[in-house]
Amino acid sequence: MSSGEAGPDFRPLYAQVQDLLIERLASGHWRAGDLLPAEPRLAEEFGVSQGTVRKALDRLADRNLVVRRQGKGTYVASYTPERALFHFFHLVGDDGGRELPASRLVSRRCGRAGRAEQQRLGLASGDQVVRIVRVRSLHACPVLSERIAVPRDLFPGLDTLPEAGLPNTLYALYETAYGISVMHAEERLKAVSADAEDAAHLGVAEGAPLLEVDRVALSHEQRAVEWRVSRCDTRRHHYLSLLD
Amino acid sequence: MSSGEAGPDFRPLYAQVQDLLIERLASGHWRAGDLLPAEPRLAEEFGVSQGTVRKALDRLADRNLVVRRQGKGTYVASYTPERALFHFFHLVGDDGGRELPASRLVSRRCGRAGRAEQQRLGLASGDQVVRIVRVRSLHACPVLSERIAVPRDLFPGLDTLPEAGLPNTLYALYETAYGISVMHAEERLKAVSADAEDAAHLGVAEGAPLLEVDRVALSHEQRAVEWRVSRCDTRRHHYLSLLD
DNA sequence: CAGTGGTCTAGACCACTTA
DNA sequence: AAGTGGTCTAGACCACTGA
Repeated sequence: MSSGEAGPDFRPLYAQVQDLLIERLASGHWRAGDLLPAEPRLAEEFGVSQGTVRKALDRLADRNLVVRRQGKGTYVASYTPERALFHFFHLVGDDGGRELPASRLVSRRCGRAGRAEQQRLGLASGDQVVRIVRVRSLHACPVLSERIAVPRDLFPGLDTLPEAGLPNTLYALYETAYGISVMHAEERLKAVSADAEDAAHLGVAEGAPLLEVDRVALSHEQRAVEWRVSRCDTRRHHYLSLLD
Repeated sequence: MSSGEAGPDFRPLYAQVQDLLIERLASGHWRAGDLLPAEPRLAEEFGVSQGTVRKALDRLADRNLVVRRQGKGTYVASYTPERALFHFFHLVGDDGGRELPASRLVSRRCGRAGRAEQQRLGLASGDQVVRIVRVRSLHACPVLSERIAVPRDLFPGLDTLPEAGLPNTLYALYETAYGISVMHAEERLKAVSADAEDAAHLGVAEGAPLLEVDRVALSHEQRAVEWRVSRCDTRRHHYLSLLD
């Protein structure tokens, strides 16, 4: 661990420690929910002071990669309903009510990735994907029509898993069954007209305006692990975006 | 400044310092762009160590309330085109191109706040608002139809300001002319059908799907200072939302 | 009780800016 | 050269947790 040089590629010690920790998180050396070594151990291992390790861990906590608990220790962040609801699900009732929607599976097949899937998921032509279509409801009212595509390589057996094994929050399954944690996502929103299938799924008229959310989910730092296009009936709900 | 008590309403010293600093920022004691006293001065004034002041300032910097410049000092954050573009303007070309749109003023009037305006801006019945309607273009193509309402009390003279004095980025005007800094915003997105006015402004068919962005802008911490509803043609653009 | 993270302090050295 | 924020260290004490 070096801190003295003033070269153009200088990184502070705490940033180097942070990088090493992220590497271990991404490589699966530690898995979701695991307890990390205590600060003094990490400090000793990396040959830096506890304060430097602390700063690195604090920054990881700010980015939701780890969770700190006083008196207990520092844990690898894991997928929680709370996080699902407030961080990854932005559709909110116009009355302000937040709720995770129930899911009904419509279809699940695998096939060769199309051009859009290759582009969004960073796949090569010929790579296989698993496609899932489902309809999600809030208060028993269908509001979301979702088309999901994931690389088959990353999720072996996902296409043959019994339907009962598909949870409402897929990201929890990705994490527990495949060790893949969704940490970030990029959403692109557009207004579109409902096609015949949307209309059937959501009980709206063909041509009705729908909010289309095109999301690419990313694992620790970069790898695209899921592409999801959701079409939302926003007559009684809205997408909430906070600019801080 | 007290740190010893372990009562239920205990706040760390750095948080108390942070609160005091925010108070001064919000009260106009320091204005946008001002240079804050150096860390040792603040430490002396508040009777805490420099490290504690540093932590408070670092957290304010994380929240974009101040800007730190090595060798120069700590400045009150001010509105910049960069911040406008990346923080407050989320409409992006489908090709990834980002650009601040040009504005064309359609109308500007003042009047008594309606129920929705009272609710969104926290006004009492009878309070006056200034209403602005404008159309905004990217690459000379109209894509945004905006209806803006602000409390007249907060912005005296805004309704009679010469039209040339209305800048493209209104928030810069709010800050420089009225000392009101927009720090946060809450946006609610829906898909709607273009009405006759939208169609005329944007050159789309009546009934075409538009993305409606309903934004309330907030000053230092809480006060609603502007309500803005934008209707966007998203055929060649999308609203970008990053979940980190 | 021992071990954990949370807070606060003090001091050293560095890099950057301005004069 | 002096002043600023940036980094790193060391040590003290606290609050919380679980055996």
